Amino acid sequence: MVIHYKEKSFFTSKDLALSVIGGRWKIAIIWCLLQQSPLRLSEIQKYLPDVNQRMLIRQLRELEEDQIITRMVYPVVPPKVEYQLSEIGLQLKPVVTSICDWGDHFRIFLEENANKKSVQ
Amino acid sequence: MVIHYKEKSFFTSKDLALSVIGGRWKIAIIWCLLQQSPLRLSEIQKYLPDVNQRMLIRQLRELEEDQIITRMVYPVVPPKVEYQLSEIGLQLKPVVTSICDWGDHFRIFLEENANKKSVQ
DNA sequence: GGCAATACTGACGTTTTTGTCACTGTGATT
DNA sequence: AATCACAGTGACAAAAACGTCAGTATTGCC
Repeated sequence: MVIHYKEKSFFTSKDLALSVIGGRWKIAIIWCLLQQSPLRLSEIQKYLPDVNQRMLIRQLRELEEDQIITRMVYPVVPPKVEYQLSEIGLQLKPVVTSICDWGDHFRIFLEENANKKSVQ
Repeated sequence: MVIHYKEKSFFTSKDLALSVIGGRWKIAIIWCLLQQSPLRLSEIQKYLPDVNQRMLIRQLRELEEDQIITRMVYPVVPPKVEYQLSEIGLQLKPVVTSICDWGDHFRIFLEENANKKSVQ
């Protein structure tokens, strides 16, 4: 996840992808914005209560720089900022979906394993 | 990527998945083993020349602990060890594929962007 | 005047992850 | 007796990621 594509010219597709979506909370953020869009910062925080605000904002900034999400600022008081997935960001849906699906399989796999052990 | 599922009882599917495949080189290793299997350590190193051996071994160990890959040791000299994806590991193929596909799209997206800028 | 709401930012420290270096063991080969 | 091949391990250092705390700005409300 470390080397960002802007600092390296040659990359395989997967490395390029991972340099953009590999951050600690990025898949989670993208997942939120696939559930509901647009979302305000405070709403994303409700979806992801484990992420502290500072961290969340950093990850949002990075996603914005990479043009995965867009950030709309409304000049009102109190401030209102809305985040949503860009076109290329929306195309990450199969990635998020396949990760969730595999997670489901893996959970079942772990449970079956646990059962086998307890039977022995 | 940080909190491993063994240290936390409740997890969404994606968090569970990411706790297992979120390591720096894990997707890359799984990608290798989807291309060719089984592979010896030295062969994986040829696929991934940027990863130092120590790091590679650590990531392999973690994948093995999580039962994503299997490790076969042949008691010969010089030693021979073969790695391959387990059944649940093989099921990660859609994840790797969708990441690669999106990376391709994103690369095209970046190139188009660059062209637009140079035309302006 | 003081406080609330929202969306931040800066400085700083901690933790995690990643990388480097030197080293191990064994049998065959030169 | 030295060297090679292969697959490691241990101790440590560096870098990156992550988290915490305090503070900013604006306007309206009590």
